[in-house]
Amino acid sequence: MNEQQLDQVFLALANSSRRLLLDLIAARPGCTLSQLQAEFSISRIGLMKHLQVLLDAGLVMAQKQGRERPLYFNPVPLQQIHQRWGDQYRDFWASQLLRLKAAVEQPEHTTTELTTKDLL
Amino acid sequence: MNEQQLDQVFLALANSSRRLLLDLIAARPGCTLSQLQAEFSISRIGLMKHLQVLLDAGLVMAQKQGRERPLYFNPVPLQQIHQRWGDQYRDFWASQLLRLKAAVEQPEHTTTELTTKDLL
DNA sequence: GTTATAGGTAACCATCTAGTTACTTATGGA
DNA sequence: TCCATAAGTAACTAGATGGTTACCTATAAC
Repeated sequence: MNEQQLDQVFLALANSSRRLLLDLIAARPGCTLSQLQAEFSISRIGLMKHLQVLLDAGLVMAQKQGRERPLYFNPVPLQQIHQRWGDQYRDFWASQLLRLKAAVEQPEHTTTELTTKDLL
Repeated sequence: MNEQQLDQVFLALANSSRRLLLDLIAARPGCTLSQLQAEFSISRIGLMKHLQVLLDAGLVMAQKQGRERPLYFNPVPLQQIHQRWGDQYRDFWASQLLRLKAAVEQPEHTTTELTTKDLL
């Protein structure tokens, strides 16, 4: 997965309507946009644009059948990101307070207000 | 983590300059923006705006010390997303070809051009 | 064949993004 | 003190995003 594809996938996920849409499609494979419309408060065209973003990112697959277009969730991009991020930041996640420790142990730490809350 | 915070984190990751910046900060805890400037081809102000997005998303922590501002990677938001997404889509990832199977086995599958490549 | 319905285009709008240059502030060091 | 340097502000730009309404196309159903 190249950088531009990563951009597209993360951008697609950076909107709560699109995340909901993706969740619904994952939960109901083969559903159509009209069937999901009731779950949203935005217009059909607005929803269709969100769907297009998910399609462009490869997170949803569609095949036109007659006048309907059933939708399918594609887990592969999320899985790839999950694995890559997991590998890249495994060391950090092994001890998530490591960074806080490093920050607080700076010589001038007494002048800052960095607390555990700031990291959550 | 609420929906708006998710928006912020995903949006922050949806740009290759910001991902590079985050990786560099993670690799060099306590570094400053000026030190990282050489790695980028954009202006200092452009870079500073990207940093602000990472700060807003809680992915980077900063504490001003004198005229410098050392930067620290905060793994918590990524970890939370990693875990949540992992839980939510575990079933899909257990057999990632399940959706392709469902799509291809539709009655009208002969009229479509859905291949494994489309899912990658 | 008419009509209801699922989907798709076009055009528009306000706001946000990603970048720039120019200028200002604050601090560490000679 | 004076100067170099790290950081921050202000103002501007082109283009993307997120939304709308109005209209068009295709197909299923009666």
